[in-house]
Amino acid sequence: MLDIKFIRENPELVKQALKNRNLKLDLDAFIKLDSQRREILGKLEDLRAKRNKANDEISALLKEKKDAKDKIGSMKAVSAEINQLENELKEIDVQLDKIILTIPNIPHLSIPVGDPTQNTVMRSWGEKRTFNFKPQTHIDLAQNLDIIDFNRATKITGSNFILYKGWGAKLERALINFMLDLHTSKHGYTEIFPPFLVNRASMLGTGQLPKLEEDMYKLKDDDLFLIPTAEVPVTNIFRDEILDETKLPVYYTAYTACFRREAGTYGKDTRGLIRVHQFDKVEMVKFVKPEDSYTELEKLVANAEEVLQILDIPYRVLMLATQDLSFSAAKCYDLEAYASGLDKWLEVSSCSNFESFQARRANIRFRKKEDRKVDFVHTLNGSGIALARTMAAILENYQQEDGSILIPKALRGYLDGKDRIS
RNA sequence: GGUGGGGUGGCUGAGCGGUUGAAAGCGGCAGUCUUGAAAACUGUUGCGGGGAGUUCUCCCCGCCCUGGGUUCGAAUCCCAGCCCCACCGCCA
Repeated sequence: MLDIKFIRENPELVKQALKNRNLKLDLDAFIKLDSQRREILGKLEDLRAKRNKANDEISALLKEKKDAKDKIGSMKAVSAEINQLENELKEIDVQLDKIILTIPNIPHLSIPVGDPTQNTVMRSWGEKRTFNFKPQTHIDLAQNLDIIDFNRATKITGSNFILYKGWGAKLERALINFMLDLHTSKHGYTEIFPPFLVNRASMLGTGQLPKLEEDMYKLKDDDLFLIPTAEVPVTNIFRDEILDETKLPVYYTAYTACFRREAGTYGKDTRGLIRVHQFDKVEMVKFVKPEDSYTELEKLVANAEEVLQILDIPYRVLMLATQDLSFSAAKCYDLEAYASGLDKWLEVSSCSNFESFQARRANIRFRKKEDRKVDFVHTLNGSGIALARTMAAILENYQQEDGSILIPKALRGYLDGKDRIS
């Protein structure tokens, strides 16, 4: 969330940010409520100071065994008034909290303003492969090779779930291991294996709640949620903690399954691996000092790009425009892998800087070495990378005329040296 | 799931209705000593909000798991919830 003081002092800036995100929110009502709160709080604090002083006096009288009845009697009215003001304050606080949790982060000035058509291609890497036959989609390829069973996944669970089989399952596992190994051994990340279920506080901390509750799988009996991304459990590792500056930056990487209801997207990408309710992903999460977060973002994107480069999959990097930016992000790059069969760019990674937005919600701070003061860290995360769509890109880009799939060189070591699925 | 015990500052831990924001110890920071370090000694050391002032202090309010309640007054008493520990039961 944003700093309420910042909102108070820069209302026009916040309004402009909301407008750039194409969001309607009555900020003036919020600001008015906030000033009401401050007025009540002022009165309340004066009364409490009065009460505290009287308490000391009563205490002193009783100690000297003198009569304090009058004093005690006169404080009853003050206490009643305090009580009433406290109730008023509580009510306003509830309303303020409700609103501030729905105010998104302020987009960074460097990003384009507008709808997704304003997303900017920053760079492209690799050449689209040319075929002397008509390339198939990953759906046909996988079914013919019997490495993904879409129909039985639907039988077991429902539509848009995946059942990998045989070399399909092994290839998935190889990809996970390859990515984790790359990030831990070469990029300096520490591997984490977190819970796949998280509580409400964690979901609030990273900003999935309250806005996106309908997109989340939820366990009603326990008030737990299936994670939509490892970002949630991993960022919340340090919720309500104060880190030592010397420990920063912290780099974590984690494999998890990700669960998304994708409510309201029916009819879009309904076949294959493109939009599924459960997919695997290797995620990178960083906790950094505020002044470093934008250079850390560039490094994060580079780490994700390297996965695609080693797999030799053509991709492009997009800087998202204000209306395409997720709720908590200040700046975000998407990586899109090219899939030859579908002839489409597939989003396989999102790398974002949240600045202090998540840290403030999750109360993640650090103590500065110089003056021993505490401040919020900046958090970042990026997919490194998402598996299902990467699988689709591999199948489509590495397909051969006979329908077999060449295995990318970097993965062969994870697959008994096998070079082809046929 | 059952029974019992417990949640206090960075940590250990005392307090169990009235100068207690909280003893003591450890840790951290600064100083003395030392060529330097260690040891010893001395001092200092929570977070959030608001105000006066303006780079240095001062004042006020809140915070002893969370949320209610009792009371002139709650870390301390009562209720609910969450979490932790021990034992029993169940179990991959």
